[in-house]
Amino acid sequence: MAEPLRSQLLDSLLTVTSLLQGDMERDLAGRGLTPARMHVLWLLRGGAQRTQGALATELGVTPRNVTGLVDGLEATGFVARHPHPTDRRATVVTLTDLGLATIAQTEAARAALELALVAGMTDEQVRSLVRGLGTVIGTLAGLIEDHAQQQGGDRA
Amino acid sequence: MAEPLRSQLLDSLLTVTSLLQGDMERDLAGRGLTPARMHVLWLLRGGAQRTQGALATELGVTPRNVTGLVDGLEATGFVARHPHPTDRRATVVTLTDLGLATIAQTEAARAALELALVAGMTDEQVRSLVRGLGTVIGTLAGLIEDHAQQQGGDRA
DNA sequence: TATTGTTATACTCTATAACTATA
DNA sequence: TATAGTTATAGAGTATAACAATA
Repeated sequence: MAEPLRSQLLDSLLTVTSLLQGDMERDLAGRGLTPARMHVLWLLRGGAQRTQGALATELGVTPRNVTGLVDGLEATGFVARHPHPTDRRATVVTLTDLGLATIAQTEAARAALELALVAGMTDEQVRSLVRGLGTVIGTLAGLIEDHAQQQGGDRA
Repeated sequence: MAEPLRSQLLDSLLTVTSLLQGDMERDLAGRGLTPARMHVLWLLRGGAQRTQGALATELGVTPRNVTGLVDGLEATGFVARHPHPTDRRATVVTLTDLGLATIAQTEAARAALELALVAGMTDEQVRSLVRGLGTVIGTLAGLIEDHAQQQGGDRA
């Protein structure tokens, strides 16, 4: 494998990562949201209800952290807290109308981005690109798995 | 363009983004570094010298922020502050031996990742993937440019 | 008068630990 | 005794504003 070609692949992947992320974060900032808070909204889309504990598990974050995220989203009007119907310890979180509308806009923006991305490519080019990315994803997942096993072995 | 194929492209890109970023951040955490601090080290690699003001410009961050990043890196031994030879207002930042060694490890890890990524692909497959990513990068850059112009128009 | 880097202040995301109310 | 969510505390990244030293 020629050296320049090899390093070009990772460079391209990192560039896409940076551009995609920057674009999405700019979009969020325009709506008064942060990535972490949008993640909460995303889990509640379609009128889903979650306890804060469930949100903590799905976000992979501590319950204390969810308190802060929901505090912020409640203060800015995106979500509402409700008492749990049977468990008086638990708090149920749902989207407000503003939250529902915001998620709808985000999904529309994502659909528009999907359209724009493939606009200059043929079906076959897109298929080839998706195939190639699938290979990359498999390789990355394997590497991460290996790292996790090594760390598990270190601890054992 | 078939709908599933279209959404599969963005899904794949987002998956790669998430995996790449997670892998690199885990790598940094293992060395007692954060992404923002590694970015500083990266700008100083190869023995480069920068004033804090130059770092602020290159990082796209406020000077106050650089004070905090350099404070942290200095306390953990990765960089050192020196007086500027001619401008007594300015502070020059350089890597310590630990900083140099850390960057060397990071570059080695990146080279290993490049090798692993292409291990299962032929040259032609890699070339095709890089071509496809190039198209995506062009499209994303165009979109971001458009957004920036719209915002400029909004302000004007 | 302009620039360099600092202190002061504030907001967000994250974590651990201790605690209250409830199960 | 265990669980849900809170307060208390802490560290990191980011920002603006005011300020001292220097150019």
